[in-house]
Amino acid sequence: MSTIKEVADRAGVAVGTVSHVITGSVPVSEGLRRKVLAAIRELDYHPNHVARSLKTSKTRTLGIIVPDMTIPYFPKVIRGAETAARRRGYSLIAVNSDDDGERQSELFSLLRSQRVEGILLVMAAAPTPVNRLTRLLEAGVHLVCVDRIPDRVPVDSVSVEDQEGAAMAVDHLLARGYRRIAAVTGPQSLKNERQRLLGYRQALERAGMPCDEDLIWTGNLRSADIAAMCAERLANPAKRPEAVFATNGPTGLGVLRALRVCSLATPDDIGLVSFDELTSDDLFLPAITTIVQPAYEIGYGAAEILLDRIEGAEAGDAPVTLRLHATLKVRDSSRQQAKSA
Amino acid sequence: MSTIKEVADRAGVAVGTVSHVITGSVPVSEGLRRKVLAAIRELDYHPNHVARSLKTSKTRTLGIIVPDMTIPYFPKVIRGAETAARRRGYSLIAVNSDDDGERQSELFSLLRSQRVEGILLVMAAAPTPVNRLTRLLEAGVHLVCVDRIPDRVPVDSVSVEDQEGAAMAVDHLLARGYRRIAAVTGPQSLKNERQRLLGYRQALERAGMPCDEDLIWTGNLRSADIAAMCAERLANPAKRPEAVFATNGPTGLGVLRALRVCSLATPDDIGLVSFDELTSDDLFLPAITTIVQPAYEIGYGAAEILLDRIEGAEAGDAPVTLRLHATLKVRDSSRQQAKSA
DNA sequence: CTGTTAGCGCCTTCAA
DNA sequence: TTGAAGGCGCTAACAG
Repeated sequence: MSTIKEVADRAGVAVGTVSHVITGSVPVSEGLRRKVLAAIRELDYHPNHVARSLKTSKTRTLGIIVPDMTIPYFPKVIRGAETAARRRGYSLIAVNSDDDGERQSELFSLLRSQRVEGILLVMAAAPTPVNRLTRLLEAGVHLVCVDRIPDRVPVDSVSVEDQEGAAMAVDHLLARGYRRIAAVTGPQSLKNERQRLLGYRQALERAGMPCDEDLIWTGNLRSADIAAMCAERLANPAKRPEAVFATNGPTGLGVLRALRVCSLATPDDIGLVSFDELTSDDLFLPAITTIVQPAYEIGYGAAEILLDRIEGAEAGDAPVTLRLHATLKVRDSSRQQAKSA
Repeated sequence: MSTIKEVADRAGVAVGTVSHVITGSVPVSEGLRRKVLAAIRELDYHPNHVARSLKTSKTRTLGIIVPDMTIPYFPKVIRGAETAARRRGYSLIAVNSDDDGERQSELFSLLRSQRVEGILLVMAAAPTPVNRLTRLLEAGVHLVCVDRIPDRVPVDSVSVEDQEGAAMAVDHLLARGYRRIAAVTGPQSLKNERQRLLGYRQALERAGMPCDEDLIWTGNLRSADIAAMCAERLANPAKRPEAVFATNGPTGLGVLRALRVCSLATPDDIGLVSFDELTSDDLFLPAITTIVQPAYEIGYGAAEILLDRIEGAEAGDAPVTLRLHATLKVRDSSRQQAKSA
């Protein structure tokens, strides 16, 4: 891999000159410019980003930590962030924490060693000690939390309006005449899960319905476990709810599987709405009503905020908080036959 | 962010000593060792990977270019590669080409500038000029092609047994009594698509069936376009095939949507098998019979081969070719009612 | 074992 | 407008 010096020699100029044409920071006469460009092409020269980073102490690289990019929501977020980063000349390194706190710490270390200039974080479900985050912030790491936002930590954050979205889902089910609505939710250590559950309660309350605590089923975000839990609870027709609201994608998938296991069909046997789309464009049959998150925009917005911080470098500002609206996509699974009132 | 020198000062030793305890390359007395470790902790020191890379000219970083990590197959590949890389102390940078040749070239430049030590490539569907690849190889870039393998370029590659998998799908449909079987395929510029189509032909031939060229529908990998094309061709009941074989995931999704549009149900109205799983665990109802690729293993294997190359550094070897078997997962969409013979 | 030092490739003053 | 030179933080000899 050729160096700037080789390019300079070949073009018959000094390395400084080559650097000038590459960065464009200093004007260079057209003649030399062309010679340099020619030399670059002939040598297939690729500026050494490593050396440049060391010199400038700017890597122009961002990191993003997600629980598992195998879950459809996250690649969309990542692509949004990637696009925003690229538009401003940054690259993005995406890594997976597997919802493991330990692993997440390692990733922080890794990214800091790589000298990424900022980190987008979707926290691991395993409770992240607050002080780990504050310590990072104090160390001057630029950080934007995405989707899962910590409590009591003054940090920039981007997510969907969780409570509003959840309430929208439940309002919809109620409007369709479903009464006993179960909420299948994730770990309550996650703020967004709490918010979504809050939305559920709010909707019930607004409708003047009591909230049956036995219909709040807390899961662990793993589809297989959710499925097992729900299959058990849905088995008994007497206690079975009329509809289910799943507060996130993996959970929705788990519920769906449980319905299959119990041979329950939506919307006739039971209604179903899930937060988060279950597959790209819903092709399930019956199609599942979902709360659709603007995942790409969330990633894009988070990266923008992060880059503004990095380039603005005002450390002291109040945290920026971006909340995007989710939309209700009504499909088959909540189309209850009009019951005779 | 503190430097090695600050650590050395705080520990009261020379920078060399600190370096020795970090890399473990040279023994250090227990006493100093502890002092150094303490200083590292107190300063929250993170070795500057950038400086190290410059010095050693080893970044311990791999790159992977995929068309679009929003397609479920790719995140699995990436995670496999990421895991293999991590086990050997490497990081992975994943980027998206959007099947755009231009963009792919930029990404090569970017990754080379970042001095990744090797690249895993899922080629863009837009035909990649062969000489671009050979030029890379000649420049000494370590490269392993994944999933989509170029013709006539002696490069390491990992993929599934495309032809075999496709034949398996069609054999299965034939065994189930389906006769007129359409193949919906991707761009024939892609070798894997050609191979899969070959498998289709092979299965028909083995069964002594003629291959009706009008039943080979070539698409562009975009679900929406595939759906439109298929909806049109499936509209006429007279010419409608008895079953459809989709040669890849996005195409399978497109076919599925077309079936919905035409109100055709599997398996009664029409049979369906798709190469590649359509969603994590198939939850469609009726569930879709698929050829399941070992995506994670493909990524893992590819990274291993790449790392062997990098660390072995034997440039001259013959290309390594790893082909993994796909498996047929029989579900509902191909369960034709036994027809009266 | 420990300390010292020369670059890795590049960018950025600074002088010419 | 061009060229020369210092140094970013680290590792790998080498010398002590």
